[in-house]
Amino acid sequence: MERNLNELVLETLRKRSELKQLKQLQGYLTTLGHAHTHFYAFKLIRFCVLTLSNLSYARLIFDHLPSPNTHLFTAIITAYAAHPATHPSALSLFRHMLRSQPPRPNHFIFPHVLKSSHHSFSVQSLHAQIVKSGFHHFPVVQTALVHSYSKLLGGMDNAKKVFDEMSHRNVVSFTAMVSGFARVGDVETAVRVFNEMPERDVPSWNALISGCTQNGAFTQGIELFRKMVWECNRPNGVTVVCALSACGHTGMLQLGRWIHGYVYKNLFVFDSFVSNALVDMYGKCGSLGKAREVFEMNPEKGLTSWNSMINCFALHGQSDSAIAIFEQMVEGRDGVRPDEVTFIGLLNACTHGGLVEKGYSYFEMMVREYGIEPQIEHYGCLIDLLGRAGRFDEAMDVVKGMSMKPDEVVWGSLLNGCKVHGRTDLAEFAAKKLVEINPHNGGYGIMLASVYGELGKWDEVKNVWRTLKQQKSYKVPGCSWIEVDDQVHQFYSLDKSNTKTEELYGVLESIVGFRNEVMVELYP
DNA sequence: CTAGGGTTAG
Repeated sequence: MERNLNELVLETLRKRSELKQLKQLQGYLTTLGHAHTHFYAFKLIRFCVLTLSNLSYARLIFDHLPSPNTHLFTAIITAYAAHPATHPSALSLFRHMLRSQPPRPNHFIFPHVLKSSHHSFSVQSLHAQIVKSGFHHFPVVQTALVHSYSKLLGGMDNAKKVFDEMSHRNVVSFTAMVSGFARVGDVETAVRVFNEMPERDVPSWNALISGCTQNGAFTQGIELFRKMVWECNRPNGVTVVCALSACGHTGMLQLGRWIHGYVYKNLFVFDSFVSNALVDMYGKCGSLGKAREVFEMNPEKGLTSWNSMINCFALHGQSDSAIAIFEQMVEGRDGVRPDEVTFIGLLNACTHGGLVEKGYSYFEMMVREYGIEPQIEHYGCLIDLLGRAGRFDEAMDVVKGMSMKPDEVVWGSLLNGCKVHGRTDLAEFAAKKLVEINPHNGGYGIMLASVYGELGKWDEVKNVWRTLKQQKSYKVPGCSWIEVDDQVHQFYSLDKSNTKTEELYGVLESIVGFRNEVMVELYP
């Protein structure tokens, strides 16, 4: 009888996949007096979570059990820990478990509960609980602790403490340390830990490479990617996404293309992350057509897919295409709801296309229709838009109406507009603000001095230059780069040290018919 | 039933 019932339950759960059948089975078990049998309850709960994705019904079954065991607690807590939205439930159920002992937690449960903890007090109290229950010698638990601490702000000291006390450090705990150091921007230490690792696998490489790209060390990220391939580690989707991001930021189209080929040949799942990263890479490297091609091929266009495509068009000043993509995005069969990034791209596109009214109306739409609180980035775009169009009264109204302190981009955009339209009075105001916000940026001082020059305020010009010299403030030189034959050539404004500079000036001269060094900065 | 890695933004 028992054996037959087991088979019946397993068979039903394997074949059916609806709540109705589950409830029938539940009723049948109740009539047999097995409603509270742990084995069946566990099977039903797992089925609810895994097949039906119905967490609340799983919890309902659980709540009716008079004395759930550790397994059953773990099943529900694992399910809660799988999604950030239900992390609080995982923690509160765990606290309930501690109060209602028995059952006692086992070591399997701690990684899940730790994963659900995002505050230092809960991680620390869990740590205490782990030590108290004697599970602090399990490598899995130690690793989870290292990871949890490393994700907390200022948690690296604790992470390191746990890590150093581990008797058997494995790849996973090393990787958690690498990503922890990378997260706080300490790429150097991340690299050191990585080099000390006794063995490395794909996720370890990914932790380091993503650490580089997230801290703006794109060239270093690329070098590591090359080394990884060289050492016969096969990059996966995650690696490729990071590497493509680095390609986009450095304009390495050749490598980007190579990666595209690698993806095509080696990665079975063409996931949306990879597709979006390809779109972004092609867009940033100037291959707009290729970007679009990849975008269209993506069968599951998500928010980021649309955003990336819009940004590509905005970057290239193709405002009409950017707007068309946006309209497709919101109107499509299963319309995607735009977010704040979408509108940054859209506003940018309008700015580069000179579409003032349209840009303004998109800003309004963002606030009114989508209830998105404008960020400083949006204000930056809007001021840029209005400034370029010479609509300074409105621009100043926007600045005054901002809920936050205007930043360098806001004043910089305004100053830019002023220069174009000869509004020297307002330019002085904006330049002063810039110097005030960031006195160490020599570029702002130079701009202020030039505005004073235009106004004929020669004493002020002298003052600004004196301050600049005293502070030893320097302007960061304008820089651009171009890739030729898989090699990136970098040019700084008025810098002659690049070996190709002479050649370049020659070509330039033959095109424009005269030698103009400023052109080097504009059209390398 | 366990632990590490991901794209877009002025």
